[in-house]
Amino acid sequence: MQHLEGLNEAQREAVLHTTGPNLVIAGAGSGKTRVLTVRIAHLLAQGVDPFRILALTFTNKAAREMKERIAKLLGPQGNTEARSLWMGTFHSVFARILRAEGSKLGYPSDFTIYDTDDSRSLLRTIVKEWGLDDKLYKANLVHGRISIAKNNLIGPEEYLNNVELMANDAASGREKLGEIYRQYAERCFRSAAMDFDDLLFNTNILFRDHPDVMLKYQQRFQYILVDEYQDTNLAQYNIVRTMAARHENLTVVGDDSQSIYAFRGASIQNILNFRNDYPDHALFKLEQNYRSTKTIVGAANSLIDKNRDQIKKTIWTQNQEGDAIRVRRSMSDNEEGAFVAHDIFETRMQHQLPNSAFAILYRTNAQSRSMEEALRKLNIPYRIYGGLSFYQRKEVKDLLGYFRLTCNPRDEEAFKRVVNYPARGIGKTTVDKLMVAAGERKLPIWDTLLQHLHELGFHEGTKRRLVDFVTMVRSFQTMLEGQSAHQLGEYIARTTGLLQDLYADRTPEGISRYENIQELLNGMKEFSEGNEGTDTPRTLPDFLIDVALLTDADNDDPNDQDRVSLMTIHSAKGLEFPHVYIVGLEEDLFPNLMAVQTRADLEEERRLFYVALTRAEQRCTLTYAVSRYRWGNLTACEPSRFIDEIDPQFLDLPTRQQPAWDLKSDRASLTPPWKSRSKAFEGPQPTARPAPKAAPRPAAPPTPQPRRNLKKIAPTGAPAEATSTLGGEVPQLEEGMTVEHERFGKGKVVKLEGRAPDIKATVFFPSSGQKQLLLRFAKLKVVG
DNA sequence: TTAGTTCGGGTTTTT
DNA sequence: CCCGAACTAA
Repeated sequence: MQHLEGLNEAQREAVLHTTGPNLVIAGAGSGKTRVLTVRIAHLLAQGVDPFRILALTFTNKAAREMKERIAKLLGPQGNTEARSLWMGTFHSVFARILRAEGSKLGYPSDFTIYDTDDSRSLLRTIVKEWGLDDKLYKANLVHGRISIAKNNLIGPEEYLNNVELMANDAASGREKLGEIYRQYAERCFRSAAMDFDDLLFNTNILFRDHPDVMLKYQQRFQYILVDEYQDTNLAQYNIVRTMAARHENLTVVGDDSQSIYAFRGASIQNILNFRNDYPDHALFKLEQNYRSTKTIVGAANSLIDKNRDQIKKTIWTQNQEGDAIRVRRSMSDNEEGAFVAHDIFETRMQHQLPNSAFAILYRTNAQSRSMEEALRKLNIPYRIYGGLSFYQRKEVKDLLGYFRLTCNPRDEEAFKRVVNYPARGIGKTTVDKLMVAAGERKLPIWDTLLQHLHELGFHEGTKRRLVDFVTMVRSFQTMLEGQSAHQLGEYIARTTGLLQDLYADRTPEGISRYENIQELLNGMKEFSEGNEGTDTPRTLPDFLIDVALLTDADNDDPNDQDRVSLMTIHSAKGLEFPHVYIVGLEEDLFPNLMAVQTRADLEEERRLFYVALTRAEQRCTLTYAVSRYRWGNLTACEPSRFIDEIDPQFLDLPTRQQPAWDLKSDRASLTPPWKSRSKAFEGPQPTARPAPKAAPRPAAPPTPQPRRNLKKIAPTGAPAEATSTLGGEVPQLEEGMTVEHERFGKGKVVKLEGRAPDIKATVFFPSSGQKQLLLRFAKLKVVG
């Protein structure tokens, strides 16, 4: 068995013990991924059908990489085998199952997946419709409550019947939360939409209410593997338990010290209780670290030792001692960025390292800005993971909105987003009326429109515009079959006028938005052709399934890898880098202010810091700033308590007399002499984000051109609708007349200009000063 | 209906 | 400070 070579004793045992329930406690850097991949390859080599193996990973990227590694281990025909594996995140795997089985729960197979924005927007709508206080029922908070409920398998009815929850809500003055939850669930269902949490929640419902379906998957998945088991929540735990009940060949891998997702309902108890759940389990402990230096491992051990809730284990390494962990102080967040950027620059030169050898990790996304600026100044290419992802950008979501509406016309969030973009005269009033009518009939807006348009008392013009919109979307629907995702996508972008609308905006931001849409379409082209082995290209619904659960990290361009990585510590989980900078080590930031209330919270923050430290292979640097900009103003900061919690023998602390970084002197000396300051901004700028390929743009700032509004330039007399009805009512005015305005009261006409129907009057009102009024709109009465 | 301006709130972490 | 929502004028 050649792929077993190079595994240590514990790893080899964990690979070879193929049957029964297995718990693998895998310390940071202990070769966990290796064990998982070799284990799966080993199963396949033994002749297990890849269709009968289910592997649940934490990110799509992890799944993809594991598949590649497995394929390599297997040799020539490995590719096909690896591709047939069921491997992905909980969300993507069960979304797939719900596509196939959702009809049993009343969902079409093309159901939409609502992202967090969609969920919040729907909640805001409900709160507003019910006339509730939106300060009390903040979308964020309400969504959080609903999310926790779903992750704990509490549906709306259970919520309303739960005395404790209801009392809790009442105590905080939010007694309507349960009702909102119920309404939210109804509205999602009516829109044929599931939110992220529904993907897990509804899978549980599916298995609970349809034993035949449950049995099918129980029998199908002979081997189940779960990575990052310490970060599963109850909904996930229950699915795993159910699915594994038949064969009980369940292997879970995790590390309690790296549990960092309690805030989204993950329970460390799942891994701690595995022993009770499966009394005849086998236990494997991977304690040898292959990743980091003795210094880093020692420092991390000394830190995590401060936590009370943990499984005792001894992580050790045979690697060399390595450099001490540097702690560096800066005067401000910008200076901190400058230090890190210059330090990367120097280290890179000294050791001839690629940019990809460096990572900057922070607690919150907002911290990326000062780092970005500093890196840009030194022309160091970087890549930000997380934050506002490509798919969350407005223009991208707009186009995706059309795609969603085409595939699932009941999707109300998509409808509201695109019905009047680009502007087509269907405004808020019309949409509000539609929503009320739909609510009364308990129908999706789309169905209301199809069945009851003529009963709703709209003007002819409005009706016509609505019919035009519906006709357009329906024409897209007829093209769903037979057209590839890319073909239809491009057609939609053009036909709706979205592409032209963006193209017309020649401001730098406008150009970038246009490029993003092009990038999205390019991505779709690749996607459409990606259906290897068959002639049929993949379609728009296929694309939407993928897109909803993609994250930034899944977007790596393999030809563009040599960049410094910037990300939150949460997104760094599972990754490793030779040189790691952990920035912003300040009280209230890390540990975060929101997470110092209870011991459990603080311990999670400490585990987070543990995760950060153990990402480093060679050298780790900790930085903090004495002051930092927080929404606009400078605030003073104290060094994080976490620095003191590391055994000082592993640290290289700043000397008190001399600040580690003197901005004025060092900045000049460290700027590479062969690059004059003025040229530093030229050449291809590093792309901040992956997707939009920042095509090298001319260095000169593009002259902002005045935005042209074509309607206003249109020849006179063209738009007849408004003028013909209002034209007769425009009073005949002359300069010097006294007029009355419904808001401003009486005033005197100073000046008249333009010709009908666009006469503009300048009127002086004693109460509110001089105003310019278009007679077409302003209702003026002649007084004298 | 819509464009432009003011106002208020947001930064914890993510599928 | 920067964004979207709400408000206001046209």
